[in-house]
Amino acid sequence: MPTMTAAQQREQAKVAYDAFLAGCPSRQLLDRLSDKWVALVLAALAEQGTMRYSELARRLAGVSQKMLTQTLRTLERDGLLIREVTPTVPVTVDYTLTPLGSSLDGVMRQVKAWAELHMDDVRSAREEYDAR
Amino acid sequence: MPTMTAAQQREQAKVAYDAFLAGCPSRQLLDRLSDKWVALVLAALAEQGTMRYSELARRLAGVSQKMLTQTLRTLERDGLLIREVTPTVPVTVDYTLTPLGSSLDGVMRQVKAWAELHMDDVRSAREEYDAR
DNA sequence: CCGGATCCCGAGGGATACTG
DNA sequence: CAGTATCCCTCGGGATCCGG
Repeated sequence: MPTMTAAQQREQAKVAYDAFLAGCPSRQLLDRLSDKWVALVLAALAEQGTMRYSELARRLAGVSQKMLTQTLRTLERDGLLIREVTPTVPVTVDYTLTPLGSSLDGVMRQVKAWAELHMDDVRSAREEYDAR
Repeated sequence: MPTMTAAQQREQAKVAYDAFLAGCPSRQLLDRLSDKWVALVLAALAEQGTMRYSELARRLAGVSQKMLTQTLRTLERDGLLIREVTPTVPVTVDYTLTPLGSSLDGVMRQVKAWAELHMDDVRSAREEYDAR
């Protein structure tokens, strides 16, 4: 005998992933998206369409090789971008967003835009707080 | 003699903050927003209106006291929430979003929602990647 | 008991050198 | 050019203790 009504089961399916729960995969995914470099990599690729490794390194001022490579690998694994190696000499590696990556960029770009837009508000809030 | 035309100066002012630049304050702000717990604190407070410290601790499964306190302090300093202490016994501490905090929640909530919505896509991308 | 400060270890991540 | 490998050290963050 079922312990849930059909309506309850539907509701259950709808909230199958809940980032508030520690064990939920979406919590881990949210953590990954909260990485320092993810928003910037996505924004850069969305801007340019396709970029080479060295172009990305130049655009993301201050990123280390290790972090850039690590971020790109993770994003590739998660299906957010495509990594394409062309065996020229020297070798060429191009990165391009997938549709899934573009959709994520749509939301991450807003976070980046928010930071740039409201920087002055935050700045004055800090001054007020520190002066207390 | 000026090194920029008036048009160039106007353009400069328009993009006063650019998160791609390492030294730019908005880069640091973006880094702060990319913190593990920020999105969840904002989402919880937006949901409930006002929450006590212990309520937040319960809602954000898995957060340590230290990280929760640290996150709340930073968000308060940045003008995103209000911390109100009521000298009952034992003491009560309430947290509420400011309008600025609510506006940030609007975008961060979408990131959280994206993670929950596309979890299955990411999951299957990972399986495919790992099988290669 | 609630909210927060302190201690301390291990992973995260930068700098450098090396390779296909 | 686009990485990998190594060293090394900071600091994120969990465990623990403290004030009221």
